[in-house]
Amino acid sequence: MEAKEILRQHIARTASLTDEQFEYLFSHFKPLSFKKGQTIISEGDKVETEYFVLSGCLKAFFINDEAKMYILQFAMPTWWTSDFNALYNQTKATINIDCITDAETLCLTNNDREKLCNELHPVEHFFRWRTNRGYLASQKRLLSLMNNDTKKRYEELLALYPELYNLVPKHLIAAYLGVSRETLSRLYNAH
Amino acid sequence: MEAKEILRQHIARTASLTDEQFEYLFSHFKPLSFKKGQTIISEGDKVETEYFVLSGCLKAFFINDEAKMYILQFAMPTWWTSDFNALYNQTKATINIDCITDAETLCLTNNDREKLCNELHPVEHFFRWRTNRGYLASQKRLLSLMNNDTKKRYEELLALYPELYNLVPKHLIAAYLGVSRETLSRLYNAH
DNA sequence: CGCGCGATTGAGTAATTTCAAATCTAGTGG
DNA sequence: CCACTAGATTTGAAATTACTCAATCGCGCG
Repeated sequence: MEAKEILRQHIARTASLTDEQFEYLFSHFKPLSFKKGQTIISEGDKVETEYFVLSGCLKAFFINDEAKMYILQFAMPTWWTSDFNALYNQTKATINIDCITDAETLCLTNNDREKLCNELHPVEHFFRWRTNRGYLASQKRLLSLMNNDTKKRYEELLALYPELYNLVPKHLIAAYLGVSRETLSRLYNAH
Repeated sequence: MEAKEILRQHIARTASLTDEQFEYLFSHFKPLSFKKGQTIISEGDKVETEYFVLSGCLKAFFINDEAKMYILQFAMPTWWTSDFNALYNQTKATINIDCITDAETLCLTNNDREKLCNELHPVEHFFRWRTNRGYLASQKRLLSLMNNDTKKRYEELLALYPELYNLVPKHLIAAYLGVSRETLSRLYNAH
């Protein structure tokens, strides 16, 4: 399916735009393709844009002082990603985003999003719902991280994204769950 | 300060409403006061409303099978709280909300919020930003939970809400940080 | 074939939990 | 004013869990 059509259907789920409105909206998006392993945002960068994933898989991650990686999000098709904190607050990036596989995206600048939200009420409605979904998902993950043991979180993740299992290396799954790769390995090999 | 004025200033920080628009918006809010210890939402309840805190302190928490409590949010003045997952998805509450101190709130139903967002573009803008703030805070906490040790998270929490220190019992702080009260006690008594 | 990356396994260590008991504190009634 | 009580906090000790570090295994690719 064509990029434009994917975005159209994605937005249509929460907001009704006329053909003309959608064309106008779409004209602000810029297609960007990336190769496996390519970096999209690095810590310290100025962040101007957010990315809507059309195909492939990105990861948004944080590297701490001891060079340990924590994955905040696997960005799969129809998900949005960026360093939203840096984007909205106009500060330098504190997280990194790169490509687990080849990927196609549509990107939108912070200024254009705000402009479009201001000009078109249905667009603002869409972005409210998008953010809301992210918020609810984040709250759910927070609760899961505190309440569930690693095994349960592992099953939860695979239930949410079955395709991850043979798409990403296990040590990235561990970095998402917040445990060492050894612990994860022992978990699903014990029975 | 009067309830109406608190809400007005809170909203004015991100959206410009005319006096008339604000009066219309405000007419949908209902003042509700609670006593210390009173329950606002219980697991299993039907959730129809969200709450804007004017004074006092609420807690939103989850109780697991082993009767362990995890605190998702301390709701302080000018914060919003509810079981947002249940509210937006029209499902039964999975978390509880009650009062740590006497508290005054303004409450708004899910239907009214959606109606107001639909009728008034600036109101939708406001709620997009409110949700966005919540999302960014949630992401930050997630990262902190994975990356920082308990001591650092404790300091972070007190930096964010200095008033919590002598407002809420320590075991609630522990339930927010995701550690046992014993561990927290040992932490800040060691030197 | 051999390199390199990812995954697994083992052993010892560090941190946190649980359970139990002791201590402290604020508020209540006599 | 004092004794009493409930809730909150602290402390001790054993058990659990995950971590780190190191070594090994497995497999795809040049």
